[in-house]
Amino acid sequence: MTQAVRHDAMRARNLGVVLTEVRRSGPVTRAALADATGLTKTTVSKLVGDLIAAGMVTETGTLRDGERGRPGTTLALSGGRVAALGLEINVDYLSACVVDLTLAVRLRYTQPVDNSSHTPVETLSHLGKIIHRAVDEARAAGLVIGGATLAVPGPVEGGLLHSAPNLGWRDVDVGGLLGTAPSTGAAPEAPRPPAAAGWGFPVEVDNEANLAALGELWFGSGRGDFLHVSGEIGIGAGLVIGGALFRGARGLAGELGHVVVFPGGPACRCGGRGCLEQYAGQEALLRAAGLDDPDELVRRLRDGDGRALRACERAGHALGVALTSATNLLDPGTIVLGGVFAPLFPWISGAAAATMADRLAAMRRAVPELAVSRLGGDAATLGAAGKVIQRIIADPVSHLAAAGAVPGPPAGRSPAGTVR
Amino acid sequence: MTQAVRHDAMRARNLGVVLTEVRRSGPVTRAALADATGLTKTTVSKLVGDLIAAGMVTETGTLRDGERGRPGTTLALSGGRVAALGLEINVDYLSACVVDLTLAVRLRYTQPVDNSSHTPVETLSHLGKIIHRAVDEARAAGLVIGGATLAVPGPVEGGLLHSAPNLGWRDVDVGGLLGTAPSTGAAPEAPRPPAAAGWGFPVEVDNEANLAALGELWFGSGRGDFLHVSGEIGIGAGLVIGGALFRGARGLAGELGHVVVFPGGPACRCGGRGCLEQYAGQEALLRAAGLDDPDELVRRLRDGDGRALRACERAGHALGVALTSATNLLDPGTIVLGGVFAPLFPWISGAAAATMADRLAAMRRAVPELAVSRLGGDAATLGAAGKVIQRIIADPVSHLAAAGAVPGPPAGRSPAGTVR
DNA sequence: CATATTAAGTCCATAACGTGGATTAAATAG
DNA sequence: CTATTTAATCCACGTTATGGACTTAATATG
Repeated sequence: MTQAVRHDAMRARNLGVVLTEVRRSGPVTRAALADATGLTKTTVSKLVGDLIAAGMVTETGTLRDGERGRPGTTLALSGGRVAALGLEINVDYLSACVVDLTLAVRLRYTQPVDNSSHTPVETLSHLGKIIHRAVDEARAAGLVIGGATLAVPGPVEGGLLHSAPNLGWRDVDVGGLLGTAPSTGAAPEAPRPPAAAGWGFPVEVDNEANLAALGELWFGSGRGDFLHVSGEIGIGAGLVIGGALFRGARGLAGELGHVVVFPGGPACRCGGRGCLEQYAGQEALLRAAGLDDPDELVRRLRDGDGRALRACERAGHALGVALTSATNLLDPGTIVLGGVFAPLFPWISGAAAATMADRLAAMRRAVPELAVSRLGGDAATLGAAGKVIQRIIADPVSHLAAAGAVPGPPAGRSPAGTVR
Repeated sequence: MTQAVRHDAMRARNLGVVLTEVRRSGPVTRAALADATGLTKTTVSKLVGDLIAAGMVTETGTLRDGERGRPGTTLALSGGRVAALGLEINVDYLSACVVDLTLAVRLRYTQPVDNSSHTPVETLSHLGKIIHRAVDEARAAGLVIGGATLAVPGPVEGGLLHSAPNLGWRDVDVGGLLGTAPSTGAAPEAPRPPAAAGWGFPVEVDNEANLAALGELWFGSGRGDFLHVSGEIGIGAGLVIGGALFRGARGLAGELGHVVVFPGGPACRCGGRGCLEQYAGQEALLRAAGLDDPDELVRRLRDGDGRALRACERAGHALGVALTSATNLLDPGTIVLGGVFAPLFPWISGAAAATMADRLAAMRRAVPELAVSRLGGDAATLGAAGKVIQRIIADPVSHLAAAGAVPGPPAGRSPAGTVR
């Protein structure tokens, strides 16, 4: 239900609105903020004062724009205090990153581990150590972690990982094992992340493909509304519309890999036949090219190897068919190819785009453009951290409650109101 | 951008929250409303007072529940004053309905017209007359029309109908021709419907398939999150998630009819090949059955005609393949078959469900259930009216501004605050 | 039947927050 | 150097929700 608004909620909301606007329009003056938000200068000044006290905004200087009149002091997000932790468990590595409010990446770990040969408990305890180290280093740099998100390679609902075929995991309560209250993830309008359990900050768990899409949105080439295709061993996709992820009823939307390309095609591990994965998945691609190493495939393609080229062309065609269906159903603005498709883009995108153009042009004024992801394997980890930052900026109050009181300078005029 | 909240916005929001809760939980007491919304009894009383003054809520009696303590007076939506107009232009008819706040249908017209043989201007002027009559009759019944929505058979963006192949229309500014400021429709987060232009109330234009899905949500068998398939000459679909329509980037989502079922199949009018429409569209179905009247097809099916049965089975299979792709991409909770599929449900759903079960069961814990629409051709018209009601209930203030001041009884204690 | 108890709804003083006009500060224009 | 313009702050005020006291109307109890 949409919640009732009381005075504190009004204030919390307005703090979020101001902070969002500060991020959106770079360095701005208080006057410009008042203009953009519709609040009065007085109110903006008060809100900004609290945000500065909370270490989320700083004055960056005075705006010398040559106009007459007193110049304004510009405000920008401060990367100095609040940060977020992005985590990822994948088949062959664990990774973590710390990102500050400005989306600058402050720390970054990647540790190769064969997680498919470990139990969930082992892997999560390993991850726990990494979290500890990251939090310590962040603290040493003066940063306060406001929350974390963990990316896992499979569908998640309420902290529960249903299945991760590549890890061999099934029904793992990742949230619980990480030592946090089971947090949101797929729930569309989650009640509110639990205010810290074991770590002193809330931890969420979400699907890697979804987070990779968000990573592309905030750190990569995703602009506006787009579908991000993250081909790994399976093929997943995340749709971003209006800055938010589309998840479907149970958070299982975006399973592009099992869109039917050819109903009578080869059997798929999903029980169906002729799924996209059977034509454009990493395994299928390598088999068709007669190889077993993705890097080798790229080398062959560069060398103009006929069999490799044909394999990619065929995969691109299948991808185009699946993306035609996806475009008809999801109507993405653009389509970003990431994961294994990123390095193969030059050899796959042509056939895919041509197929889509043939099949879509007559019905729509614009066929979605194919773009290549600029992010490597980091997309999901970054997206995980970015998601936390996004929440903090949209609703600074509830997230700062979790991070504890503001450790501001004890002296000076006791600030009229610190962010509560 | 999420807007800043000022005092008036807070109040407006809370009025909407209270009204929404009144609808959600049937007859309720003020005390129960306070409980549910988190507002205090005092505040709820004030808000309810204004809603009663505005004619949107009435006291329905006292709650004699046998508990001790003073019994509460129950409140419910009042159908007596505020209403909405649902309109539809389709190939062979114009229709209109007036629905009150309680979603009771107060008036209903359907006028058979062959609109494909008329120009947009002619058709819209004809519709204008119908609107006038509906508004007059509504007024005679003491109702104030708070807004209207027009359903058209094609994709709409900002009042502009891109193409309606069955009408032979292309790029028609329906909103403009209806004599209103171009209103929203597909825009995801529309700024706000224009407060009345020619009619004294805002008029929106939207796609028939989308509105039919909403009709199913409010008037039919749509529960929770579902995909509504509205097969007419084309096949469209509308996805409802969390009570809201999913529209994609440009409002073109849900084109189920052009999902690829068989990439090498027969050419489709969309330029592609093997689209669902070529297997399960009304024309394809009738051709396969050797008939040209949908009603005749149903008769033959009832009589057990082999050719008709086989045609439906094949169409059901194709529908199952397309819905498999749709489920993987959209993750609907259930799937409601409407339009031409509703009468054919007994003969089509079996094959479709079986195909989906085969292809989806291994990956998900639950395959979306197939349900039949209980609404006839009225789904879109009703959904159109319901959409207006939905908006009014969520935000009573801005819609009542359009409908003019409340014509309450002039005597009595001048109400402290009428809804502004 | 009288009284206690309980819950609904209203009243009133208060607190929180944003508003709007006045004021001060700091720049450019002439 | 003065007028003008814009930024930011200050202060009195209006709006809205709060919370406790109060009134009302029912059931429970003796």
